[in-house]
Amino acid sequence: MSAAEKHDVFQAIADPTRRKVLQLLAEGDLPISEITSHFSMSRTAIAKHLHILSEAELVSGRKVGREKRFRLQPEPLAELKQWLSFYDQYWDNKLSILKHVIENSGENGLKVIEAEKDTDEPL
Amino acid sequence: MSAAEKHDVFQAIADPTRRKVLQLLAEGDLPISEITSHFSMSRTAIAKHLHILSEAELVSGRKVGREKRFRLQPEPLAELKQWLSFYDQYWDNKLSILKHVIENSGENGLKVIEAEKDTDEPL
DNA sequence: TTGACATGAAACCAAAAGGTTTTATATAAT
DNA sequence: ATTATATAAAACCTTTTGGTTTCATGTCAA
Repeated sequence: MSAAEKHDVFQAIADPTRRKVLQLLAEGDLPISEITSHFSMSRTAIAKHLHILSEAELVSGRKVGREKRFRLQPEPLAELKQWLSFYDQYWDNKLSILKHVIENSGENGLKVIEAEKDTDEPL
Repeated sequence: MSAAEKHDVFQAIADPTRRKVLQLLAEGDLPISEITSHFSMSRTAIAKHLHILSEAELVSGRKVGREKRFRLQPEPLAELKQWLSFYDQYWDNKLSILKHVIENSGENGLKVIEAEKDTDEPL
């Protein structure tokens, strides 16, 4: 019930481009060419990324007409979530977590935290 | 306050060996050679993995005597957790999550779930 | 001070990753 | 029927990864 699974979830999300693709698909199903339009690389490159995401079963593609529409399939992220949960017990307190999240405000959706910086809600 | 950070958390945990190293260090600080003894690869290889984990600030090493002891630093995992949380809204129900976790019972610590399969607690 | 131990660092290597360009094929629209 | 669109597939290229072996260095112990 699963393909060769050459790539797992951990590898799949390791690449920033693929994470951005996932984020895009979160807003709705999209065909390859439309996904490509959001990047500065060839359609072929994006197709390969989609293939890897597909192997990890994070996306699925079905051909409709002449285009292939891809859909987000977030279920495999559960494995990651579970893996992460193991390390919960090694955190002393929530402040150190929050500190790190704020400091590491990379490209990866800090919106939630940033939105809350104005409020006095200390989490 | 952070090094060159050539590798981020996502890349750091992409490799199964590095995940196993993290798991080992969760039980307590260890010097390189002792970590190496748990693997079938050279000490140099493990040292490189530790370096990558170090860049991601998932571990820290301090020299004590002639050995270098490494310690788990789970804080950067918060970034991952936050990234994950974005996709929570795309899950329909918890059953699909549980289903996937059980099916994908890889090497990555399924113990919790397996222990709960006997109970009638449906999560 | 002479070994043994623990690590560091460099050179090297094969395979995988992440791209590109080119060629082919199926579908839609005119 | 012809052309434009959307993708697929193959060949190729460069850089990174993940490993090795070799040699140098610092530290502990006898």
